[in-house]
Amino acid sequence: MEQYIEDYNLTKLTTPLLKWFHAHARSLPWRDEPTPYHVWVSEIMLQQTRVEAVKGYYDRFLKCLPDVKALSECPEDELLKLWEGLGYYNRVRNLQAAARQVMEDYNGIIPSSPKELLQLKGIGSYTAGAISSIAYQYPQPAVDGNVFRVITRVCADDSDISKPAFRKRVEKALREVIPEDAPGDYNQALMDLGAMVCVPNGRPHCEECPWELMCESRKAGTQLEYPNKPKKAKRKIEKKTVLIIRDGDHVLIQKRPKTGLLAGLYELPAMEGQPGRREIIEYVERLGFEPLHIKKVEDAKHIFSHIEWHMKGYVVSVAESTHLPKELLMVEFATIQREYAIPSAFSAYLKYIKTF
DNA sequence: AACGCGGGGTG
DNA sequence: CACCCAGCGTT
Repeated sequence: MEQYIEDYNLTKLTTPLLKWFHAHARSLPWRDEPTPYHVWVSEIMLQQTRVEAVKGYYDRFLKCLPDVKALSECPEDELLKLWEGLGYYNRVRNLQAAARQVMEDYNGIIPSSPKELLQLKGIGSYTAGAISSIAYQYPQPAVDGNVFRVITRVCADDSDISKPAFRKRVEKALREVIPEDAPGDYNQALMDLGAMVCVPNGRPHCEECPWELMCESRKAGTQLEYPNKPKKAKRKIEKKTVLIIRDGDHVLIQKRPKTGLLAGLYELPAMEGQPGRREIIEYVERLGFEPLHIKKVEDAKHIFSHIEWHMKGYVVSVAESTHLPKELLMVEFATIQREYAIPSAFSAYLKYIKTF
């Protein structure tokens, strides 16, 4: 049995893979017209994000920001609104920072070599490989989670895929066999095979796989043991109390800090822990409001990858205030919906803005 | 090398 | 519930 990628002859995989790809390639919006800008935007959206989730954002983003110049000039709040709900919001700030870099250093033309692409914010080894190979036919591997899964299974390589050294070994092995005349197809074929046949979550569909008879883990019946990835730490639980502070049809929102979780998005104000009504009222008064009425609403939970928010919720009706602190905004629901990016974590409570 | 960073689909 | 997803930047 093969054990390491270096012991496996990857050359024999290429022809069956490309033949399979030409018959079964997914039809995806960003494959219609794979310009460097289109590939770039799609690859950033696809980082740690499912294809199905990206489909709802890609066309709208390009329609609003059709080229590098438009992206480089877009106000941050509009940028975040276009990304609202997609997660990992630093991706879109880095994308814009990189667009400005491209305008300044490359006269608006996205560079083609992995080395230059790697200098741009938000572009790491995977994305550099994807852009250079798919948009520019540069013979560079693009190793993502799909490729790790497909390759470790076919070779029965039980190396820890979370180690950067293993990524480098996979890239080196693939660089030696990637077809010069179809590097983009080769990389996309590996990803499609991982997405459609050699799937995560559950058993792979080996009977449909072009590599069925060459796959070491298939021969051993050990497909589910790959890829070898250490388990993640348990999530931390944070208790908080979310306040829907409303006056008529306006509600209080505030901008989150520039760094950290959900940086730069807007949120409903919240208190640490689970204060009683007395403390909540005092808190609202300290914000500069006159509370008229307080009503408890349902609990909510939101799960991030590393944190869980366990939330209590209160609707606090307040008197119309003439002046409020600078960092606080009293906004109509329709305006929030149109202009302010609010993370999904608050979705359980946003409905009280509209219907109450 | 370890950790922070979203949100949702799936078994 | 746990796991994972077209990863990257920071420390």
